[in-house]
Amino acid sequence: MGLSIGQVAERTGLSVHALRFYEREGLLADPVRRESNGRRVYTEDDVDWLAMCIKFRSSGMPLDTIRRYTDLVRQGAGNEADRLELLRSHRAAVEAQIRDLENCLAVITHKVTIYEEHLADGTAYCLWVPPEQQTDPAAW
Amino acid sequence: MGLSIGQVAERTGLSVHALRFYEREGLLADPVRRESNGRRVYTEDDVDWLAMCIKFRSSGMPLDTIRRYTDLVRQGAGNEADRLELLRSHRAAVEAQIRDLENCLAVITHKVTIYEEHLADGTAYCLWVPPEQQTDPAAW
DNA sequence: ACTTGACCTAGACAGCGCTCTAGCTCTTAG
DNA sequence: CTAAGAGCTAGAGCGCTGTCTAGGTCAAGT
Repeated sequence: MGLSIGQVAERTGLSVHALRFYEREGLLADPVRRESNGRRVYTEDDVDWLAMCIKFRSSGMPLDTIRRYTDLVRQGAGNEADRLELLRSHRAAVEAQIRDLENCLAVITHKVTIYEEHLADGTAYCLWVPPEQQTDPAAW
Repeated sequence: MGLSIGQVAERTGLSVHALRFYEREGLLADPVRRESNGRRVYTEDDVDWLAMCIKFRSSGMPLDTIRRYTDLVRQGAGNEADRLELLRSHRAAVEAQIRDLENCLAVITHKVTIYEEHLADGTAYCLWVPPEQQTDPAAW
């Protein structure tokens, strides 16, 4: 039933180093149980929790904030409003990030289009001919 | 017509430190011109170029890749296909990033919804009562 | 003359998030 | 009996992206 750190690494995609690091950093709801010999034994819940941490991380939540969330959960019932606030503000941050990326994407796509046209109609190699065009931002 | 580093910092939102750093790192198409006293004089084109760099950066392109792109542009006409490839692969990376974020967003929104319901119907403070629920991932 | 403020260079330092090393213990297989 | 392989701790190191400091120049205002 219990999982070794290696198995958890395999399932989560985190390295064993990262798993120990996350634990030291207080990102796990409770310090992982140990066998008599001191080895870590993870539960499925631990893996689920880690999966959530990974979602948080990969959406840009700093470890510090994950730790704050973890602390709230560890403290138990009574602070659900705080957790909600943290989640909501992260959601807003993610939404902002997506908007920002979409904006960047539009710019990049525009540039891709310009280059595709240049290359398709063979004008690419003429760009340098009229010196003025060398500094035309569209040709960057 | 020329802009001081301070003015460029103000327009771009980059710090003067970052501007000098970017220049040292070779992110500017040409090393910025200087006044006789050694002070940098930026053109509007420099600002446009920086704006593009900022788009690249904020969509996750590493400085290293921006430098490679800059090098291509600096080399002049003839390598448009390389530039296009770089742009396309970055576009793909940005699209992947957006998909990933949207996935995370769904998870976070789901958690927000759960907490909102808990708080709305007053079950929040009862979560700890039956011990089994203490480890229910939905209550995290 | 003096102060202020913007600028300069070179290079040290910082924060984040891991990653790796050294030196050890245990367990298991051959 | 031994060697391999997984795990352990403490702590050093790293890659990236800036940020800041020290020590200096220069121009303008008072």
